[in-house]
Amino acid sequence: MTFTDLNQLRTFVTLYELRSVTGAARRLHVTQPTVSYSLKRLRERFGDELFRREGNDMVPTAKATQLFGPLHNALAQIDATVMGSDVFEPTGFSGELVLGLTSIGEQTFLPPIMTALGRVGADPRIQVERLDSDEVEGGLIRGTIDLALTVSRISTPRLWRTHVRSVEYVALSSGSHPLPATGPDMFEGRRFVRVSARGGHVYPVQALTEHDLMSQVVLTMEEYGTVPAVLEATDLVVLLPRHVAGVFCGWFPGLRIAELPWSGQSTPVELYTRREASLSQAQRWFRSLVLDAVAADEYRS
Amino acid sequence: MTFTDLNQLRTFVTLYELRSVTGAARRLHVTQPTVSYSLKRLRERFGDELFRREGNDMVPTAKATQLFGPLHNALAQIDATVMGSDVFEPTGFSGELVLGLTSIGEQTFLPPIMTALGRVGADPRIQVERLDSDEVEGGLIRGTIDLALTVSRISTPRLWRTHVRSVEYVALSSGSHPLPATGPDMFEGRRFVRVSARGGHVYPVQALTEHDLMSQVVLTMEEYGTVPAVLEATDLVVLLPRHVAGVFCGWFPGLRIAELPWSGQSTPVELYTRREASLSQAQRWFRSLVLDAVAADEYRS
DNA sequence: CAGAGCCATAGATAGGATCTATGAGATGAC
DNA sequence: GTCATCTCATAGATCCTATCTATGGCTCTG
Repeated sequence: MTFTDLNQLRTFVTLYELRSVTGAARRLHVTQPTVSYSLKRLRERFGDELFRREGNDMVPTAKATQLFGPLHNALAQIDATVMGSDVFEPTGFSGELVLGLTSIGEQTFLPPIMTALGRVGADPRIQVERLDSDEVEGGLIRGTIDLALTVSRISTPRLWRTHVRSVEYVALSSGSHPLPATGPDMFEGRRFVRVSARGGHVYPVQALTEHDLMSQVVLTMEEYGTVPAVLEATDLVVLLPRHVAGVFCGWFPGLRIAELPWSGQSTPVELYTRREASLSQAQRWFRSLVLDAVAADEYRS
Repeated sequence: MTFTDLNQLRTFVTLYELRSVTGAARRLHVTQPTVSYSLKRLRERFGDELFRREGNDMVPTAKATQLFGPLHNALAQIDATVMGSDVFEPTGFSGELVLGLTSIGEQTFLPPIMTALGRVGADPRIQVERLDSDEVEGGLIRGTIDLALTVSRISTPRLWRTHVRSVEYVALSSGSHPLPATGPDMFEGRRFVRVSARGGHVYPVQALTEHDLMSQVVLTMEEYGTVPAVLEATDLVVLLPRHVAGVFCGWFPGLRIAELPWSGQSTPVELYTRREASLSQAQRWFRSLVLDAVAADEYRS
């Protein structure tokens, strides 16, 4: 019985700590089936079930409990030894990092990212590049962008990608012109703002089209940035991501969110960097910090 | 910097201990280029040369020295934890194991193997199957043979193979009819025993043919088994593997070994088992024990 | 009961570990 | 100085396993 893959041992330790395959997958930045497969291999190698499902809880067996301590310690020692040989110190870091965001990503993700940077005492020069989805891959590969957050799905083996969160859509309008209760006729007689799909949010345009509301569009804009101010002063309605609506309501307390009458469509937000082998210590650290900042529960309403 | 392959860490530790790529390859039962490649990957990951070649010595750098202690300890802890969960206990083992040997392999390898078994207090029922080279692969795959030692080269990915030792050839004759000093005419007027090449030892027949000595062959035998007794009683000469000659001289002190006048040709002895994934604990242990027993220095004269 | 969350499995794929083959450099004997 | 042997490095081919996407079954909650 020899082990060759350290990741399987890391999976075991993480599973033990979180009691959840899905949770372990999230922490390890892999998919759930990857953890499920690793668990299967671990079960074979140890000849023991290791974790027994009780409802949605993966309860460790006695054997798993026996194995956890020494394996956790050995892994910690390896990581400390290997990392210690080349550890990155964020405090006081003042290099430049380029973050690629859409306009709306700037408004919603940049504040928590900058807050997190302040918390660790790092002082990097963050350059934000405005993203159009066709430029993300090239920028990351060339190195002009260090990290990108986008709803556009880029399928390429050249990049490293992880899921950050999902985006649902809602309607937003002024409280002076509230929408009626959610239902099939809630938009009757209302006029719309339509925002370009260039930022990756395809669903609102698609919904307006599918539900014959395009004829009610009276304003077309490129970005969501000035939309809240327009809504507050008019009776217009816009369809947009829920977390963006939340931010706008913070800025303009007179705005009102309404649920859409159609079955929800969600869009994933994904974080991209170059592949692991090409990343500097600073980039890896930055990626970790951004992930923690934008996946925080405070963004789930 | 994350490590995923434990074998690379094992390679590092072994390299540090042995100061030799070839030595590490032998101990780890892989080929030398494998270790060379692993060292290259380790150099990249640590950003350090780790081992500097000084002649035929791989001298560790300060960084390698710094890394060795903790990594060695962590590896030992993992192995102890993982092995401890499923350790094979040879003492008292009484199951059956099938060992495939040629006739000459029985005479030269079986004694040290049985000695090693006795040393560890194991009492397996060893069944020795006489090998003809064309039957080795089938027997191993089918499971009728657990382990085979042979000079026949089997190139198949279905089997696991490791090099045990190399065989050189010498001449053997009675001390009552000693051969003259090694030289081109040492066999003038001498008669030969020719032994079949079925056991895999092709070189002696080939040498007799190439040097026009076949006309001097007066005795042809299938196996080497009774050759020493014949030599003691006659003036015949035989060409055979050096280690076999050593064993025969132990049995018949009146025999004399002579070097051959031609540049030496060596033949590898290889050990075969099924692939790792198909081996039982007992088979794996047996393989390790056999390797230790037959590769021991006492066989290098 | 329906929807969401959770885990397991099938099939495809890519990358890295490992091998064989080869060559360059170092060492030691003659 | 030459040659044989030993040692390490690299190229190219291959295979195996970790990882992914897709799918489905089970559990929990409102």
